[in-house]
Amino acid sequence: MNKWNQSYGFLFGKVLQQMENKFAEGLVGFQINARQYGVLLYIQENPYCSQKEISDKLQIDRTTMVSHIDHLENLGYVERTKNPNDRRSYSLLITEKGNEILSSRWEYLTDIESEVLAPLDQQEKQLLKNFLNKVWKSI
Amino acid sequence: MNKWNQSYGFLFGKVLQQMENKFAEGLVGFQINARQYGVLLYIQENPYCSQKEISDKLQIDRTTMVSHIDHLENLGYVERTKNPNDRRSYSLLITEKGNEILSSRWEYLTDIESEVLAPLDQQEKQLLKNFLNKVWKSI
DNA sequence: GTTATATAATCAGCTTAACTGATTAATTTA
DNA sequence: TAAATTAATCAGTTAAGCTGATTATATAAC
Repeated sequence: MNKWNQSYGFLFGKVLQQMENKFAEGLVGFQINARQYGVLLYIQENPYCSQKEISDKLQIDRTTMVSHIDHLENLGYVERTKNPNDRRSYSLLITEKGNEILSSRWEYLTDIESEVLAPLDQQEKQLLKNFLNKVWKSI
Repeated sequence: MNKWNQSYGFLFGKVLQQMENKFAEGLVGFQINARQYGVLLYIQENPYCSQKEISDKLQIDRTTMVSHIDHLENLGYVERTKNPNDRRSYSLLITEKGNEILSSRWEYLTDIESEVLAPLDQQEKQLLKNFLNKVWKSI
């Protein structure tokens, strides 16, 4: 047992890298990357949100968010309309096309996650998810 | 419970982001980043390794590795000598100065990891580490 | 109610890391 | 020995994060 295997950070990093690489393969053809999938998912679950809100919640830089939304809008996955209550911000909505992409790739995502986590049994996976959610809620 | 909290990938990503950001603060003044700390740790634990070996094991691009090692060498944390058995490759060794950085920052690293994982009790943290190691070994 | 401050989105410019493809030197295979 | 492979390197491209500035709008202070 060396220090590498003793650091949560390095272990998290390597497991995540596996998942991201595999997920990226499944997104080829949809012209978006894993981060943009995450943004799209956020918009689906939080309709009428602003770019600022996504930046804060997902901790993605505000200026990077501009290009993500530009890209998703150009592909027809997201609609920008001015928020009538605060015309500084946009009201973002997912389109029907965006919804289709999301559900089509959701199953793929859960498949590759199971693949990477294959060494864990069902109970261990459930525990892991609980742990991660506990930590995430505290952030 | 929404989809965000159902994806291991997104949860891993957010927890890792917290750890990396906090760890980065502690590395200011040592002129290296978290990845380079990882590389240095690998060299300490695998003396006489080559750049190729680190690239493969840590899954860091070979061309990026050149600049990481350049940087670590310039700072005097690592020594490059030609491997006498295969003069195409280098034999990398950590210096005394490199060893000092590693131990000085190791305690800091484990502290911030505990901070981020504070919502978990001791037993849960141990389980989490076991799970991660099981998965990492299978990669 | 006007002035000052704060905020959302955007743009330009910089930095870092990943990646591709090519080159050089050394090693291994045919 | 000739051909193929490999480790390290370099040049150039792409993507994401960051800083700082600008514009339009909203809120707070006086």
